[in-house]
Amino acid sequence: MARTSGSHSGITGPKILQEALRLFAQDGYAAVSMRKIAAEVGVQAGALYNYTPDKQTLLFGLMRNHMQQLTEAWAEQPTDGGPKAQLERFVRFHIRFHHARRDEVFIAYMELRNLTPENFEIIEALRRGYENELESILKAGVASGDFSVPDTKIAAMALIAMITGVNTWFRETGRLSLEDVETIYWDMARKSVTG
Amino acid sequence: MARTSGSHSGITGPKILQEALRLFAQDGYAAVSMRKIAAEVGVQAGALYNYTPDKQTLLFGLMRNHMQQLTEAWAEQPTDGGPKAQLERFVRFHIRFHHARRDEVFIAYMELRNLTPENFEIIEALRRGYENELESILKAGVASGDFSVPDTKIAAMALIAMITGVNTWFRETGRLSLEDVETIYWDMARKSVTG
DNA sequence: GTCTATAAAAGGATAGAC
DNA sequence: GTCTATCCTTTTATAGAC
Repeated sequence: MARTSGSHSGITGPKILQEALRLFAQDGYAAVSMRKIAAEVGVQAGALYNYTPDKQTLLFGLMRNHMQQLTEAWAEQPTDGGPKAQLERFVRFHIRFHHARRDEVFIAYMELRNLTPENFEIIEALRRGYENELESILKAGVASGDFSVPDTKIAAMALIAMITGVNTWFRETGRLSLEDVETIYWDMARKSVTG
Repeated sequence: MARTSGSHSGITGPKILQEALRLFAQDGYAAVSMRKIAAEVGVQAGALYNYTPDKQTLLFGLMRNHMQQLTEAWAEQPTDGGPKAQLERFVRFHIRFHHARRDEVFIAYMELRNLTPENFEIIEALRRGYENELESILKAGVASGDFSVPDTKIAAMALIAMITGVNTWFRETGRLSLEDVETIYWDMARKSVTG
């Protein structure tokens, strides 16, 4: 029988991150209490403070981890091929990665205003770094003549918004597979920056 | 000298809506207290309840007003021209209207989860109605041969996300005018659904 | 229509026992 | 590492005076 007090399962730390992530995504940072997180983890509220100095640090850690994993995962992608191949790779990578981390993506966008100014700057820098990866592809494509866009910065923002939007409507149970969706978005993205 | 108590300015109602809108957009619904709203309006918290039965109704009213004004403003736009002219009109209208109401747009997207289930359904129905307007244009364009898209529903979601994203980065003080931006987005949208 | 006062609940965070 | 107990603040909403 499970112990109901003084438990030392050794996985409380990860469980706190997991439940905080889920609850922040579901109800919003400001609407989630430390007591609620503790209840989902299966401990009392005071125990949370063995793992985080405060609620803000919990939020910031989740967002920083996500943005770092995003940029690292992209850095591990192949870099061969011309601008068109790279853009297709970016579109498919972005849609797959963001679909696999719906809660993290949601929080990283919705909870920016609940970060302290210092933490906000760190997250924003990571975000800009990722956006610059896409703009670099577009710039290379303009230079090579593969793409035709009047402003690579705006085109990058437009494409990022478009493909991130998949998360707002796509469901596994729908009539299309994620790969189908990737292909449709890649087709629209490609056409929007060519000819 | 202004009265500091028992004031009857006659504009408290509109001011409550105005300050609630601003604060909800700035800090988030859950993070804004009735006391804070009252302080910005210049009354005590209890006075707010002469104008709204509770905080939830205040949020819902702001979101419903926005969605209704959006759909009504689109309904007043001209309907002449072919699918391409209509799509250009939609893109430019959407960008202009959403830029003019940044706070309302932000709340209508960010605070959906803070609506009661009944209120959520009402707002979602209004949103779907607006999205269907765009999809109708795409369907007409496919039927006429002006557009080539494999799935009008997905194309509509992709285009809406793209053009709504303008609000996340555009600033009046930047190097481009809003009309410049409209033109760039219309160009990308047009190409993404043609040839 | 607004104020003051207050009820009743919930919040973040800490102290000390085990 | 976790619990219980608690401090102190803040919250939404209401009651009744003016």
